[in-house]
Amino acid sequence: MHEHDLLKLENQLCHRFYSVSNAFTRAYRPLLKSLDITYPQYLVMMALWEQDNQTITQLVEKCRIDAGALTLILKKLNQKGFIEIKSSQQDKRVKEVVLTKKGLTAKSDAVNIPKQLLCQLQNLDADEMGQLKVLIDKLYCELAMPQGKPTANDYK
Amino acid sequence: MHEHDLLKLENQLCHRFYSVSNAFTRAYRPLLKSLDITYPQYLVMMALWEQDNQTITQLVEKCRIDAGALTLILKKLNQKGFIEIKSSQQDKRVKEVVLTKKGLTAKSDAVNIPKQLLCQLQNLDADEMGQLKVLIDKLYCELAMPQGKPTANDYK
DNA sequence: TTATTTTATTTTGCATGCAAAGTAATTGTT
DNA sequence: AACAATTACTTTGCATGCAAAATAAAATAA
Repeated sequence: MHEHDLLKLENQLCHRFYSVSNAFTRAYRPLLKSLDITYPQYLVMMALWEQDNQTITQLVEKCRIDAGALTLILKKLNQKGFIEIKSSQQDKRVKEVVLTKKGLTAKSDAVNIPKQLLCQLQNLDADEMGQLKVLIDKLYCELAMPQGKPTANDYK
Repeated sequence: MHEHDLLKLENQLCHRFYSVSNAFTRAYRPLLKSLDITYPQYLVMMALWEQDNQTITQLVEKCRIDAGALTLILKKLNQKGFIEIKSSQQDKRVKEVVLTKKGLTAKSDAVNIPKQLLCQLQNLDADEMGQLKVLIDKLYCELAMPQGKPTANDYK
């Protein structure tokens, strides 16, 4: 690849991720409307449905959401009645995030969301989807952790 | 895949894109520091280096940046002296974005940026990089355009 | 134990991303 | 020509994303 081409927009892997990531957020919006949550809020809910009662640090690692942003997101989810946030007794610095009954119930509505989105993606078969995941995970590893030391929370 | 697994975070393609896209933005920040621009601003500069004198509509399509956001981004790039924004004579609604001398000169500094980032990505070989691009473009097509009608500006 | 360092979370300031409303200019229609 | 519909941008209000500073509490060191 010529030096000149290195700066072309269509050769940038980063721009592809930028485009698709934003497109995903837009695509999810109508699907999340009935639950009245945003996409990042949905990420947190998924993390909690998978494992209830997590600390903020755990959610930061799992959701890969900035800690500062997460504070606000959790405040919103709390206001909407999906979660409770209580301070740990053992360690007063730590806060534990727990699903409310409403938050737990919402899961049964949410199971349809991934299905609906998959319907929009007939273009890629399961095999290609799998390849994509593997390649992206490889990419993330190096991009997010220059030392290459994976965390317990990284996808296997 | 069981219904229960559909909601697991590690099975979400969207979350991978979310993670990597944000990781890219963070990875670019130090590389863009000397130019004193942000990642979205860098996207606009790349579009202009590739083809100078574009309208805002053209930049929206090429950069895939929201028009509202782009207004602000262009204002910043203008303040920093990289671009000029002038109204078209033929059509007074249209604005033309043009590189200044400083903006044009910046390109020669910028050519090192993609190289530096690629150095961080030794994990993926050129072949895998290529596969990734193809798969992501396929994905974007369906995600952003449900009707599947590609625009002139979509990557071939 | 007191001082130092580390950890968990929040706050702050700035820069988008996005939908929707608002403007102004142009085109299409009758 | 006069009105309606479209187009190109900007503005607005809300929700992050991010780095860096600030807080508070726990773990360590001296």
